[in-house]
Amino acid sequence: MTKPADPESNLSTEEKIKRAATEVFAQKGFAATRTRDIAEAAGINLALLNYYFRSKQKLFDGIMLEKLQELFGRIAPIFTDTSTSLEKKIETFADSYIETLIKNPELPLFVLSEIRTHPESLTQIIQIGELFTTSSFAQQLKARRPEANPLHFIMCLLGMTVFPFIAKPLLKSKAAMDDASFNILMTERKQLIPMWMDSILQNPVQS
Amino acid sequence: MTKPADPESNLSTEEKIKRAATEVFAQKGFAATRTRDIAEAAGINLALLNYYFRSKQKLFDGIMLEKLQELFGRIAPIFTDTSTSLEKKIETFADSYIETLIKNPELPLFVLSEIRTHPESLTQIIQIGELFTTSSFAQQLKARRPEANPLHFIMCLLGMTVFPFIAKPLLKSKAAMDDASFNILMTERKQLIPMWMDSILQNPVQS
DNA sequence: GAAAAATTTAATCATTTGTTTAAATATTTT
DNA sequence: AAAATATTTAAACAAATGATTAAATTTTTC
Repeated sequence: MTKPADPESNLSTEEKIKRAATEVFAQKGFAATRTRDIAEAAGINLALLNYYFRSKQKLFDGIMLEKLQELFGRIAPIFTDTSTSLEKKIETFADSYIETLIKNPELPLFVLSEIRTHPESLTQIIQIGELFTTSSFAQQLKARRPEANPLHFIMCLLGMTVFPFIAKPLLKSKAAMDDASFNILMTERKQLIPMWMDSILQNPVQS
Repeated sequence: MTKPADPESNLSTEEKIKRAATEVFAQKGFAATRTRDIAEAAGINLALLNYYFRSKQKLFDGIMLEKLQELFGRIAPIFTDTSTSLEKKIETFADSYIETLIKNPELPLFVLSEIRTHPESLTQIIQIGELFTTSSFAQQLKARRPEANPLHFIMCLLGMTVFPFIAKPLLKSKAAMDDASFNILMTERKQLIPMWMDSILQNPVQS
């Protein structure tokens, strides 16, 4: 006779709070989340939140830092690697990033929403702008297509990869799309996006 | 002797509140916006907000409806027009949509953020899923590339067009990008995106 | 120009919400 | 097992916040 085994109940109180907070923050955002929502979702007494994390803001800051790492930490090593080709970088990025986003589909919208509200404090932490202009990836793009700003192609790659996860709620209206078929589509894109990027990068402007 | 002429001061109180609210809501989101923020930004007494709009929620609902119209109302006529070619639709969309977004860069992130928090009520209003599966545009994509889900190409088009505006805050970190050069880049994309979409749609899978 | 209606203001209310407190309970140390 | 420490709980606090009220002022109507 195995127990129903709620996997959450074994966790430490601190971990229960953090996981519940991560979920509620991601769904509602910082401002719309009440500490009581978190306490209820975690199944703990309200005061324990402050006992373990001091304040709602400090709890959020820790979680946001982890999320920034999940969302941007993966890009930097790929884009700055000087030993890989342009094509290989695109391939690795699409594969690894879509895998991350399938496991964490609410990540981009959550992070970008909060950046909108705290532009200074958060954009300073991540310093992602550098990657877009001076990384090995940017240099390779510039070498391949000297006439265009490399940012154009980076935006194509990121847009094709990330945008579907941001727009996911739109697709789920009506019976248009369920989670399973969405994930199948996204998995297909792991191979499709590198091919599309090749097409975009190879075809010079025909004017 | 001409007056300093604050253009806002001539507006009706109702209009002043609505414009201030639109700005503050777009920047901070519904939950993080206090009615006092709006009153201050509008330069009016707090009670006037409720006098003209009954509640913060009703004020927000009206504004959100307008924003949904701005963001999605433009897509439908283009995608459903049976008299235009696939290429023409893409061209028209990129041109018209980028124009809209340059004038209203915070629109996509604002709308998508709020949809995340109210998935049911808002996705029902817009019914955008239909456009992606049954519109003339979707049919033309299916005819051109029968082996792939048309959604793939729609996500490419939307991703390449909309994503830069969602990721704009990331670019503005450090001195990487200012508003003027961002807008120049986006204007370039009006022509580039149709070319890129052609490349993507013409090149069949080479396996 | 007086009466009526609409608008604006200052003050206040009731609730929500993040946080704290002090007591109770559980765990660890000696 | 007693003492010390850590954790948990219920209750309460203080500030913030959406909304209302009643009086004052302005505008419109007759």
